[in-house]
Amino acid sequence: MAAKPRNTEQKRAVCRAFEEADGPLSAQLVWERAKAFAPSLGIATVYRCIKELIAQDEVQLVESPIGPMYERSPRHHHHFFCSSCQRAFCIAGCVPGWKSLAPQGFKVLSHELSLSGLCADCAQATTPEKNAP
Amino acid sequence: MAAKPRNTEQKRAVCRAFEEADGPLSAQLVWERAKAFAPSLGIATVYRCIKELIAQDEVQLVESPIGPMYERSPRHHHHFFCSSCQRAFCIAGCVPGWKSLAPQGFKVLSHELSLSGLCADCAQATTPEKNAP
DNA sequence: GTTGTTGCAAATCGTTTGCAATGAT
DNA sequence: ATCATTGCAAACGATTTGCAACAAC
Repeated sequence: MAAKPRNTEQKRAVCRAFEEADGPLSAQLVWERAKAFAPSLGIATVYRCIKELIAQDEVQLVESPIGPMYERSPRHHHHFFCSSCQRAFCIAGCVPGWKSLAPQGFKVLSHELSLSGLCADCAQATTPEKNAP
Repeated sequence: MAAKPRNTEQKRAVCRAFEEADGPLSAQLVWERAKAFAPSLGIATVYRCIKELIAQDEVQLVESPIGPMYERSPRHHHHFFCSSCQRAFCIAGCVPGWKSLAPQGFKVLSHELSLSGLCADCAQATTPEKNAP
């Protein structure tokens, strides 16, 4: 139980993938990006590292319509999922009043707000009327 | 593409499972409950029915820390997930101001707020100090 | 009779695990 | 030398799909 974690190239690669990410990543994406720093990296190791990072609260699971994603634990914030390009974005700010929504007797420990729709790129691409002649 | 859907016992069973549910159900739960109305029902058929119901906007996917769940499309509301008993609850009400959180140029089409913590039952069970002698 | 639907089993997807080899300490 | 960690491949659970039998129309 009292394991002594070691500092390996693979762990560093996975951490670096998270550090350089600008938003949540799927396990596959973490793998792809981390392989740049540790070419032999296996997908199983990615999952193992993610699990370890979550246990250490370094990384958090993000549920999304796209599937499970992970990101470095940051100050509190929420996400926007683009239903067109399937990318995830972090958004600043929070909504007030969420704590009072739970029924009597419920103990609210955390909350997650996710917005879905079209990101700026996709919104522009699918609504070009303004630029059309 | 112009398929003519048929009214079968299995579809009715799945619909009924949703109608009688008081909150989101996992595919497994839908199966268990629908089998009461159509004993021979197979899990594959459950998934096919759910997919069809979603396509018709009769049912919605609910992402949750517990896993994917489904529920009859109702008036807008949100959810509470109990991290102890792994049940999902619907909560009334909504938070104001979510639409303005998205960055410039983003088109917000929907939002989902989920609260996590302990439901009334579990909160009471894990905090019995008040009743302890 | 036509054709959408079913249950089954096989296939697939994402994730986890057993294990012998490897590498950090 | 010790023992955490690795990559691989097998195992796993959830979901999907091919297909022949079936049932709604």
